[in-house]
Amino acid sequence: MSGVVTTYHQRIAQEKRALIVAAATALFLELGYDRTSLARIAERSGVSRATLFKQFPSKAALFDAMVTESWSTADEEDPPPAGNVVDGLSTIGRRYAELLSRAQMTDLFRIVIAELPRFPELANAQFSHGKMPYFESVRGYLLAEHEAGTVRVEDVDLAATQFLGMISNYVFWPTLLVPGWQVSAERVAQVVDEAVRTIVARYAAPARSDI
Amino acid sequence: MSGVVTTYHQRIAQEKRALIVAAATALFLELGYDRTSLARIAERSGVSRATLFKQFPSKAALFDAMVTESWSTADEEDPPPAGNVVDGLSTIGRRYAELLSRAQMTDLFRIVIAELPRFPELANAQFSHGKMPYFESVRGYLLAEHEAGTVRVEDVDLAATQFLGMISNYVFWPTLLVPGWQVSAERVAQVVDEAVRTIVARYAAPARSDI
DNA sequence: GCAGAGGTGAGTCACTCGGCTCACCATCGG
DNA sequence: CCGATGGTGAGCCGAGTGACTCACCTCTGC
Repeated sequence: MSGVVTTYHQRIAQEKRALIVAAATALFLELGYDRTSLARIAERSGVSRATLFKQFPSKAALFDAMVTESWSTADEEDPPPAGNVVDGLSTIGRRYAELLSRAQMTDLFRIVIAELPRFPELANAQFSHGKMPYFESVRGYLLAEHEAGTVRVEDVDLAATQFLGMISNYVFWPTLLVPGWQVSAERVAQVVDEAVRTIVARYAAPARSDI
Repeated sequence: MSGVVTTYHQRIAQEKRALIVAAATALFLELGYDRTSLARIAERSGVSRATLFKQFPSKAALFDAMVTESWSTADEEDPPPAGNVVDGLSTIGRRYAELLSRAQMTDLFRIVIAELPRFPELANAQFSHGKMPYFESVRGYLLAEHEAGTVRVEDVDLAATQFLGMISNYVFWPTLLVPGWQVSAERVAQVVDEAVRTIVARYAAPARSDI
């Protein structure tokens, strides 16, 4: 992946490959797997069909490359900042909401969900690049604070899922179901803040065994 | 829709129609829209292709009928029981989790999400038969209790979304992403109970404006 | 200046699809 | 008994599809 020997014929090949993947991404996300033909991909990328077959052995391989490289654009985040629980959760929550709000991510989720029966291994990628990093961040925060005695969280996994669920259920589902749906940045921030308040209120509150 | 004049030739037509829809449902949910051909539907339902075209003008019409009739099986619930907030929310939450856990519903959600760009009107059906009834139930409970002074919920819509999100994020996403995923009934009940506790802890707790 | 890597355009192949039509058959109701 | 309603089987059509091949062109790098 680094700046290897460059071999100036391979350079062109990589450029062509990038063009193919870009065109395939746009077409797959717009039309879905079946309705996207290799001919259209070749046409849109300005590459001959023969080149396409030399670069990718099959349509499935091209689809897989498209998903993989799309995910890689979502992994540019640096680790969450240290600080108190409220600030930490707010930061993670806002990033999570921002990820789920991107139109490109929504379309990617849609096609991955649609094609999961045919590409079951994509579920792992969906988890590892989507929910998992945020889940682990939330989990880490809650666990640390629990051990510090600030909060009392018996089921950390459940609490983290609750937190992310309160956000995704508001931000993600409408964008996934209604094409072109937009949630204002202010509303997103408000939703995240309320989610943080709810989690804190639950697990920082004195134990109420009578409920 | 009632037991009309029966016309004993139409009876056979309706039986054939039911066979067609049943076969189409199985094939659409298993293979998706594009990979399901009308020929296979006719074959599986034991009906000739000509009959299929007489009953349904197009593949899209058949798909629409399939989705509509699949949703109708989800609307057999009676109104939620009266009682205190905790019991009410628990009942609604359990029903919601049960709905989201059904394998058939998961497959239906999957294909609806996948085909939404082509059938945008399905989003309305998704809402009105899926989340909406439960959302309204939760909303009604919280609103009534708010007006009664038991709890203090400024944004009832948000609170209802939070509650359902805590459940669906645990129950629904894994079943949607991982084929064959199962969550035990005990765990589901536990998740619902914890969601109720969290909501109650947040909105029944004394106002903490300092957070 | 030439070998070879890589891209190109055109074309072939076997196949499937949704849509449609037609002549013919089975059964019920008057 | 006979007409009408509805189902049947077969076949055709135009359009795409993924996969694959081959002769040819265009550059780079030695």
